[in-house]
Amino acid sequence: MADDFEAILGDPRVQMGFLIADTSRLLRSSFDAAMLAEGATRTKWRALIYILRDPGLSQSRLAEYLDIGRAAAGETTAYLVKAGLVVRRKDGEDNRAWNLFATDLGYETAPELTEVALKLIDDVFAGISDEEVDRVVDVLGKMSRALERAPER
Amino acid sequence: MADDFEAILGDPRVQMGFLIADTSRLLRSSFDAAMLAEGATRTKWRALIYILRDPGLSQSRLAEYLDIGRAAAGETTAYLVKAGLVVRRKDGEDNRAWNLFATDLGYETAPELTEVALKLIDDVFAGISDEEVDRVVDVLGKMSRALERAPER
DNA sequence: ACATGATAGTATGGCGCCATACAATATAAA
DNA sequence: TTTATATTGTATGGCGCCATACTATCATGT
Repeated sequence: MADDFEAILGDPRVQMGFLIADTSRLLRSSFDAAMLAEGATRTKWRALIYILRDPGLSQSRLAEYLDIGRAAAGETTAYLVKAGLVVRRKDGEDNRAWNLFATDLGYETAPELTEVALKLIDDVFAGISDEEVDRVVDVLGKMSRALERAPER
Repeated sequence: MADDFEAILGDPRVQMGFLIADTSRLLRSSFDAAMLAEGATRTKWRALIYILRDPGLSQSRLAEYLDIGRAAAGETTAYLVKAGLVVRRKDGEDNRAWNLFATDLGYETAPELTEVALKLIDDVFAGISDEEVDRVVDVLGKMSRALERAPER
């Protein structure tokens, strides 16, 4: 008989759920604002880094790394291509797939974006110890695994 | 000279940032999937609860509670109205504003949605102690405040 | 009394993600 | 070899949020 709505909103787990959503939104918009000058966003930076680290990877693999669907990875890739940071080349062995490579501009831009990202990270994580980071990663990891495990019901 | 991309991706703070985003997405989609049967979503449930707790509140106030902009709050309200869970009445003292009230259907539906939510929460937070929740809330709170404080640069 | 500025809400367009459905190709099984 | 199944990527439409620009109304200061 859940009619005490105050109690529900006051439940620390409920608050934590909302706080995760809020923090995620703030984090994304701050990153995007910081990277606006270079015309990028956090996701595009992240994708670019994966492509630099793992040249020639497919969009599906990129989707896995980014933890998003193939359609979304395709959109992100399309942006990077349009911005001249990445090129798609046909995979020689699998005619369905693209191989993704950074262009020279991509190689130049990535460190700049990373610098912006690291500055923001320093700001946001000021006053948060490494140990706290580890603990949060631990807890969020448990949650993510639980969420991925039980997608149904 | 940040050209060691492996190191960047391996930075625990960077990983934590991505993990927050991933967990947030998973959390939202799991909530929405669980509430699909009743045609609702997490945000709509959350909004409804605030309206039940604070009958007659304005959309701006709702936006504050939900930590979103007025436009988004207007969209959420419009959905709740269309679903017959909430009604808008003109504020007698301020002709610009609406007062939001739950309908009978809203009062009936909220506990059902809440039950679904609490079941999911029990699932997701199994194996996570109250103390861990407190610590994470603490850290995410610090991050959120830092992000809200320094919106620029 | 009136201009000036704040505030409530709406409209529009964008972003990043989702789910679903689809075409093309690859792989396994018969 | 043919057929069935799985996988890569694209297309489409939806969702929840954002920023910006706008109208209507309220509140304040002179």
